[in-house]
Amino acid sequence: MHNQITCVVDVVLLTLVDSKLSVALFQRQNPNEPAHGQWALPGGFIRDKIDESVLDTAQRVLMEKAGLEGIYLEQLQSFSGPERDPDRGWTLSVAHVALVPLEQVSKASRGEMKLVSVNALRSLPFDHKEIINAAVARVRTKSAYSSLPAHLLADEFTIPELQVAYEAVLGQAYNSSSFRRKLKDLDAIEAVSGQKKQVGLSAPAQIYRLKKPFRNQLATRSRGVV
Amino acid sequence: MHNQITCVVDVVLLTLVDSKLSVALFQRQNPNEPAHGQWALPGGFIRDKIDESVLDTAQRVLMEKAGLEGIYLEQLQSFSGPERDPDRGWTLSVAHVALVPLEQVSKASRGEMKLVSVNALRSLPFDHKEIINAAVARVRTKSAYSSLPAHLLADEFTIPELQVAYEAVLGQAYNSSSFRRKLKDLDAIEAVSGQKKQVGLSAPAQIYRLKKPFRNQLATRSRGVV
DNA sequence: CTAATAGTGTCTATAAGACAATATTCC
DNA sequence: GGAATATTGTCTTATAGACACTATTAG
Repeated sequence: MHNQITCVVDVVLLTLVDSKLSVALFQRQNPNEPAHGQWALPGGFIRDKIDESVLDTAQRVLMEKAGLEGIYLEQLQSFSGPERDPDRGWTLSVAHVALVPLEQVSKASRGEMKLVSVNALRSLPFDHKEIINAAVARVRTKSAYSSLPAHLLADEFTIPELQVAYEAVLGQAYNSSSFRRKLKDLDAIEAVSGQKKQVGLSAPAQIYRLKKPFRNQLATRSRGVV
Repeated sequence: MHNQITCVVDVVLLTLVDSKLSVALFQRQNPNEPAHGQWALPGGFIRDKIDESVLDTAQRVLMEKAGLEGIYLEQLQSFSGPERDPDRGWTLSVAHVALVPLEQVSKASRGEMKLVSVNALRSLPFDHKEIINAAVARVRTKSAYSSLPAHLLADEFTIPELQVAYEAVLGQAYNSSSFRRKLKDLDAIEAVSGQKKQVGLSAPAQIYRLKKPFRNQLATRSRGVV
């Protein structure tokens, strides 16, 4: 071939743990692979025989490593160069970012996974820390103008829960009155009629879900959701 | 190796022609390559011996095909799959987008290049039309909140010229008073003292340039520049 | 002077944020 | 009733857009 390039896909799988944006790290199992035993992003080779695209590869990785499917997933960015994986030479990783509600991770998770707050990351093998930082930056930017944080919650959620998700991603508190106004403008969620949910000692909150068009595609607003 | 994947980089080179956002297409020269003779995006194989990253490859492509260097360039997105290049099997193209002032293209351009308005694109080989659409969408989104369109102009420009660039990219007219106010907030340009420029029968306009930090990095505003 | 566009100032409409007021639940 | 939080409403401030006004040049 024209070049000797190792093509992989890495996935930054994000979820909320105690209202903190956290990333899933997996302990590398294969003794023949670099960084064996260390905690790193889940990833895998692009397999030209079975993958139709890098998105396919990312979906396969999510299924194989975390038992997850049908969750929010988008391509992030490629990371490349001769030095990023010292054992494999010139590598190209097409990084992806996925969002998942914690309940789904908990059900699927096997022993070798852990969730770490993105603000508490120690050093990681390869350039995985840089990849995570890029993923978090992307999610922050996109969340400010879209329905993205809803994908950190279960299919049905209340508005206060959604606001917590926005605040966790964006790292600051917002005005609840303004938040509701803008959510209404965004027109991305609908009430599940009659369904309410109560936590603790308070009035029960109306349950909402994403409107159908926005379950696979983000709703966006030019002026910011928060 | 683990897979048979052809890795290339394609570049969407954008400029303004008569205030219309236009893309540079090159006639494919090599008779042994697919789509020979057709107009397509400039691209090239990643060369693991000489490129330090895909950004390097993109810079090399810009230099080799268009004689350009030192212009605004960022990674866009990867396009991949077994079908996108029928002759080469599973290919992965890491698309990049570059902005350049028309004067620079004109100086560098060789015979086999043409500039086509992104609104007047005929069919193109491979998935190049899809790549261009993604590039234009990215540039639109980013322009609304940053100093990006300044990179479509020469180093020194007037505010009315800059407004034209924003309007060309975003496809709509804006209020000049509001535009100036927000430009001031963005705090990305500085007057070149004493320098004025006059076009036609009118008052001469003050000449500005990007402040140093924003020549290599975009200035951003959370609330939109236009 | 007029034509033409640069650049500024001001008024109005819209959007955001602060915060008070009300509603609903369990105890 | 009281605690706690959901939800709505209102007032104030900030921002955006419309538009008029002034400034500067060539002829």
